[in-house]
Amino acid sequence: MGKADSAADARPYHHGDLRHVLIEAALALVAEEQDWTFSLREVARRAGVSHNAPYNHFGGKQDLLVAVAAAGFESLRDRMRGAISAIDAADAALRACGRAYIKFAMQNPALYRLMFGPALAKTKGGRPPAARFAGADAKTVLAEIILRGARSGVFAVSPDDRPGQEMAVFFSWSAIHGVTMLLLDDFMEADFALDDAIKGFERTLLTGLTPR
Amino acid sequence: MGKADSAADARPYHHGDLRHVLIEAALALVAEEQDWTFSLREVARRAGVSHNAPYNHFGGKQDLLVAVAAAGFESLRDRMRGAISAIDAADAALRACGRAYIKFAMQNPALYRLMFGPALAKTKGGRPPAARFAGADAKTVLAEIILRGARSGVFAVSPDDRPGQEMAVFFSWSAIHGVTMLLLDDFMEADFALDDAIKGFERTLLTGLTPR
DNA sequence: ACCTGAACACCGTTCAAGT
DNA sequence: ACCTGAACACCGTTCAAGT
Repeated sequence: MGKADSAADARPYHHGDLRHVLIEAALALVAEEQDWTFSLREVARRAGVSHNAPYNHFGGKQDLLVAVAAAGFESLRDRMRGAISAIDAADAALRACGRAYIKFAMQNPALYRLMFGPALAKTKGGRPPAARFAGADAKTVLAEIILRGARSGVFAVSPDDRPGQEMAVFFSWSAIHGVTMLLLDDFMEADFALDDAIKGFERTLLTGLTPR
Repeated sequence: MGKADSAADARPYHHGDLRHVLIEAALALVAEEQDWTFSLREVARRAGVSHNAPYNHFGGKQDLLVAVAAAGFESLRDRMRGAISAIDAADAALRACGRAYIKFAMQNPALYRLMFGPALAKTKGGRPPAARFAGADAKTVLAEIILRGARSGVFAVSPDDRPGQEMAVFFSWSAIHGVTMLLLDDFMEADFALDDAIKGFERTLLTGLTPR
């Protein structure tokens, strides 16, 4: 971290990693303005490059936003993983994971909206946008928890029942995403505390999974 | 429907109902282009007015999009109501309502994304956007079903337990919205049929509500 | 391979008029 | 009260150069 002018330090006029810098700048703008109506030129300005430089790394503004959403999903996935890393019991892990998920969304509302908004929509060309792959990656964390619960007998689904697990993953994510969205949008009475919501959600979430 | 030139037919040069026409034009554009990146000028063009006319009815493009989202919520509410109008049993009504909800979203994916996207975000000024009121209105349909089920003893919540009902409404909507979003975004295996998803969702949805 | 500057068509929004 | 046309600053994207 000194001021040694090693080979690695010398930025060769067009610095190595603009793509990454642009995504970071866009992430910051989403957080600051709480929407994604900023211009591509503004992103370039923040990154300290000409307004055409982004076109060397992205097809256009939409493409950059998809990359931002993908970065969001990766960050979300890391939070989920971090939340469960020290937890053994599958039901406790699912609860912790859900809590981390909701927390992430509440801390980055606009980013979360972008992630599930236009960034996931099918591209006109046909092939699915990158954000969807990153989203599927986040989904994998849930799948692992479900599988663990199936193996340990904590959840009412067999370790061999792949479709049943897929179902469980699907409905777990549905419940978490649904609660998150409604919390984000303030669609509840004022006396409806966040903590109650999470507790109730956990009950709903586990009801269909735990054996009676 | 004749060609009589009655007083009602004569459009007085600046026709009566531009606000409504603009919303319809924008709705059509959302459906056609499956996003809301079209320009406000394009909407005006479709409506056959100058590109400034919209400013007599909306604060700007964002404001128009909020009105479009509000119209979407009203339409959704009508579909939900239509689906349950001839059904007595509360659990059957909840199922039918959920099915109509999902169907609406699948038929208008971009509109649904817009409704839960930036249109609901808190306005910078502070007061909540119109779309949120329309959304709360749609929520009322669910509240009525829950109350009916509570009264008839079909759901495991007391007719006097207002917070409990609010909870039930919240989690019903969460489940429906979550499933809808993930279906919309193709976040499931290819062999995961829509019908199975709906059946499973109904089970999840009712599990927490029906007495054991 | 990556970046720049000039250029083009288009957009959101404002304002002074029109009816 | 509602609509129009001109005007302004700004944007997305393209293209011919630069290094």
